[in-house]
Amino acid sequence: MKTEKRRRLSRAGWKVGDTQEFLELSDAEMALIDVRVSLARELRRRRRLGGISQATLAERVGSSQSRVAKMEAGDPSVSIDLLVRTLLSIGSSAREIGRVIARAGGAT
Amino acid sequence: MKTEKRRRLSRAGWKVGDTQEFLELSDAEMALIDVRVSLARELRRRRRLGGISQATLAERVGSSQSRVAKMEAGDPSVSIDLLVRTLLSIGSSAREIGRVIARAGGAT
DNA sequence: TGACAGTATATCATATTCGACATATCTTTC
DNA sequence: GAAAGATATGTCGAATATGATATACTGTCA
Repeated sequence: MKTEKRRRLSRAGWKVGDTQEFLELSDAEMALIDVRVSLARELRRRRRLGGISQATLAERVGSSQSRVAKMEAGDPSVSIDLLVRTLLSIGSSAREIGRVIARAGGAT
Repeated sequence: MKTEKRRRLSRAGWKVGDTQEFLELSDAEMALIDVRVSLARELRRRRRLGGISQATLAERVGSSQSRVAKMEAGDPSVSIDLLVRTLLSIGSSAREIGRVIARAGGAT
């Protein structure tokens, strides 16, 4: 349930033996991560569908390969803004993006 | 249609006699604004539903009255991130937020 | 009218995010 | 298993977003 998921999420990126038992994440913070991750997945899906590399996509949207990699990884340094902007600029519609977000945190 | 909407949008904030005829906005840029605006509207709607002031909301989510005002105004200095974060922290679900975004640019 | 609560706008120091670059780690394909 | 192409990770200066503060505007009520 909630707690279990929280644990899984926070474990990623934390070495055993750390001072904190696990990251304290509010429901809102978790939901935000879910949103970011679902957009990240959608971006990767879209890119692969087009059969292009991260570098090509980066060039196409005016960014760099490393940033695209981070976008698709749902890296914390990537804002939802950037994800949405990127998706829109490769042809996704607000409608599609909305649907993706609406499903965030849902089925794997 | 598209061009007309573009004209309306860009006119806001431009004085007559400017060098540019009108701001050049790509479809993606327009869609991004639509998303921002729809989230802004949703925030205001939610806040009013709760019958609280911008100041109270600000305090509740750890921000300032002025920033809340800008959020609700869809000010360019406000990121989609902040809007989503704020909505989530006042109890909106990803599902609801997704729906709002999916409808962006739709009916007035 | 004037006081008052709410909202808008401007500005600023700080914090976060960005593209870029370098470099490391996969993945194929031969 | 070397070479090549793709993807991941770390860092940095510049750009942008943020909360805070000050102040102006807008009702509304007495």
